[in-house]
Parts: sequence; structure tokens; C-alpha cells
Amino acid sequence: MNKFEQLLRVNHIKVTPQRLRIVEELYGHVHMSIDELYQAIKKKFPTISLATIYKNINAMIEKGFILEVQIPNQKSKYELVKPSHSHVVCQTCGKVEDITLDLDTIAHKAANLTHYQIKEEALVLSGLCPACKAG
Amino acid sequence: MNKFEQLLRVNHIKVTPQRLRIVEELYGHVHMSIDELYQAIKKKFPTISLATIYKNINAMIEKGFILEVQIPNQKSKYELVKPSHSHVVCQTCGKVEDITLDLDTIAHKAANLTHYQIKEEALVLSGLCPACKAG
DNA sequence: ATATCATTAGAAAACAATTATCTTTTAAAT
DNA sequence: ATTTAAAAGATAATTGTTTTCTAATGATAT
Repeated sequence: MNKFEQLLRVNHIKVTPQRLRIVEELYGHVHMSIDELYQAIKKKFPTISLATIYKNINAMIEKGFILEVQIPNQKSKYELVKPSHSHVVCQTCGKVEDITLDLDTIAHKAANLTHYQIKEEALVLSGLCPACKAG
Repeated sequence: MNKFEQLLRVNHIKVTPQRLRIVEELYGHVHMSIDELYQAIKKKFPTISLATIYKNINAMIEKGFILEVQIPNQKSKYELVKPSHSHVVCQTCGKVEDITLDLDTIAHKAANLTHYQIKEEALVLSGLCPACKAG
């Protein structure tokens, strides 16, 4: 049993070829929109329905092993859950990268100021990637 | 000329009653979704069209004096631009609050790590507000 | 391996959100 | 006051997402 199959089983979600392809794609591409997933999977799996992508992405989000990443001026992307991290986005080419930043201090400060109990942090930094910065 | 009219003029966007009401509402409520805006404005301005809200919000975003705030599990909210700040959201009641946090250190760290030129920071912290935390 | 049962996939329709189009109205500059 | 470009409002068109229904399939117990 490979790790993708395992990922589904561990999360108590039935293993289907379509679901395996979704997690394989996300593993390979890190961040993908619904439509990118659909296009990618259709290549090797022409019969898949867009509704299947939606239903499965939503199911996986509920199970808690994939995550939606909201990005300014782009459709949301989805990624496999991994240790907490932030995202850097190029405003020109749209590229999205993971970055590990320690937000604990900031989160604590926010908790003290607002008296909220903070559970999630979503930080998206937008700017120019090295390539687009160069010209 | 009041400050809302001034805000529109400064941004070279024609002053209309509908636009004045939009910025007045946003000034009063700080964060509003398209539909909240629509419902609020319809009360005193029953003839306004939803399309007018959309067109104007988009125009104002382009002019750069209102901003979209993307929030997990909620429709986007819009706010008047003011000094850079972050947002805290209650996962139970949905309330959104502004919070001033210094992200400069983090942004610089990100720039060093990724070699991106960082231009915008969007931090959304989710959790439980004092009331919902209490039960 | 086979039968059973609940879940899923796929296709289409329904629904929701957003944008575009067109005509009438209006702001603002002459 | 007149003119003109832009905006409002109504509707249609488009896009994105969810639901519904039936056939197919994965998991479990034989």
C-alpha cells in the first residue's frame, strides 16, 4: 500500500482511483486550483467529472488533510496539509511558494490584544518573484 | 464637501449618491460583504441594483481606496483602505476585527528567504472571540 | 472468490455568484 | 442651459459550485 492510499485510509475516506489521482497531483504540484486539478487529471483520466473534483476536495478538507489557500486575484488553490507555513505569491506571474515563518509571537500578541483564542493563521505575502522583478 | 465626497473626488471617480452610500456604509460597518452592502443600501435606496454594487466595488478597488479581505469559510468582505493591519475572525460567530500588528520583521525575513520583493501582506487569524470562547 | 451494502462516480440539472450588455439617466464641464 | 461621457438599473449571459439521480465500485463479511 503506497503512501497516498495510506493517506486516504488513515483519514477514513474510501480509496478510489479518482481520489488517488487527486492526492498524487497535489503531491506533485503542491498548489493547484480546482480547474488545474481537473485539467491535469482529465489527461490520464478523461472520464472524470468536475463535480467529482469538487466533491472530493470538499470531503478531504472536511477530513482535514487538504487545505484551501486563498490568494488575492487568483482562484483558491489546494494543498496537502503539512506543518504550518505561509505563502508567497508573485503578483505578475501568479506563482505560489511555501515559506516557513514563525508566527507564534505575532499570534500571541494578537491573542493578548483581542482576547481571541487563536487557532489558525493564514499569511499570504504578495510581491514580485526574482524572475518578474528582473524584468 | 464632506469627507466621503472628497474621498471619491480625490480618487478621480465620479460622485454619485450610490457611491456615497457605499463608502458611508463601509465607514460605518468597517467590513461588509457584497450582499451585506446590498441589503443595507437597499433599505434607504430601494432602487439600487446589485450590479451597481459590484461595478462600484470593483471600480473602487481599482482606484485603490477600498480593499478586499478574504476570509476562510466566509464571503469576502470589503473595507476602506487605512494603515496596514491584520484581521482576526471568529470561527463560531463570524465576527471580523481589525488588529494592528507589525509584520515588517516577518516580511523582511520572507524577502530574504525567497528573494521576492514583498509588496503586500495579508494576515488572517482565526479562532474564537471572547464571547464564543465563553460558551 | 462471491454476495451484500453503503459509498462514490459521472452526467445533468439546479443553484449561486459575478460580469456584460443595453437603454435611460445623471454628473459635471462648458 | 447644453453637451458629453460615465453611471445606474434591468436583464441576460457567463462562470463557478452544489445537488440530484442512477449506475458502478470499494469494502466487508461470508
